[in-house]
Amino acid sequence: MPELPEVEAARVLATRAARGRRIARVWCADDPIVFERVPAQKFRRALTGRRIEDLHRHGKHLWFELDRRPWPCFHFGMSGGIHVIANVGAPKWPPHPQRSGRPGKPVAALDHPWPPRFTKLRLLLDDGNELVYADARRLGRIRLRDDPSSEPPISLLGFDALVALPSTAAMADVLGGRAAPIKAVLLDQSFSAGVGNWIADEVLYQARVAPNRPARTLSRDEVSRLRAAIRTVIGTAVRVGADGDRFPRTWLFHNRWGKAAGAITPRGERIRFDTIGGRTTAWAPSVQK
DNA sequence: CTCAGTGTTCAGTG
DNA sequence: TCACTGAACACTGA
Repeated sequence: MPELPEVEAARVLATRAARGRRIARVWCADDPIVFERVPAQKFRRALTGRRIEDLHRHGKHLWFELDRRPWPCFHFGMSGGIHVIANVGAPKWPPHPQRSGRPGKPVAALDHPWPPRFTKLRLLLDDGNELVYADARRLGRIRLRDDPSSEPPISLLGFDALVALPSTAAMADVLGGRAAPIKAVLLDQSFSAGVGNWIADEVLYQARVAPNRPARTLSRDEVSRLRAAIRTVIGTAVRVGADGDRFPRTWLFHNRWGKAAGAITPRGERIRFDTIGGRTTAWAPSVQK
């Protein structure tokens, strides 16, 4: 479930479980898509025996800082995620699959119940706990990088929407050069890293800006509202993920799914659904201009 | 059975 | 060259 808030939750979870621990053993699926044709053996060699010093995130990208390079970098795609499995004691791992089978075939016969399918990477830590990465749709990627933040794809990202919001002036400057709909620009990770489809809609709803407006037509005041809405929406969503808070009842969020004809916001505004920037976009024309 | 989906990349177009 | 659009990727669930 990966927009910035989910990736941040995964970072916190994995940090608690793994920081300072050593990787005792590594299991890799033989999946040339998720690993971008890098052989499983290379991943195993890079990670086995390493100490996990820290975990970092920029936008929707997450990576491990190890005591030796290269470091593993994760992007969750649409369906990827990291899970922590409590110590089950001397796990018997399945053999590494051979290239002959269908690469996307679910991994069977793991000796713990979750996640039983679509596991791509398992890291057994020196305390017996295990970190698991699984991804059903295989749109996620796991890469090795010597210096992740200075190499693509992470080096190509724009500001991190949680920790590095630019000033209104700087944001207005960039938006002034973009003819695309503001919704498409928000989804562009080289502009705002971490903003995904529902967050972009929520931001535009709260900023009262129509998603199809060419970015360069936004007034200074609208850019200012947009900036504030990014901070509010991302900040709140991260807290919801961390503390189990609820999303505010007034958010568009609650009614964007279901997509039934006649959908309305919690404030009673009619919701319209359009395709903008190639994605389904929910918005309320009566309040977004 | 069909289709949309919390994402990204790349080919094609203007 | 820049910028944008749409298809493709692979699977789940409504």
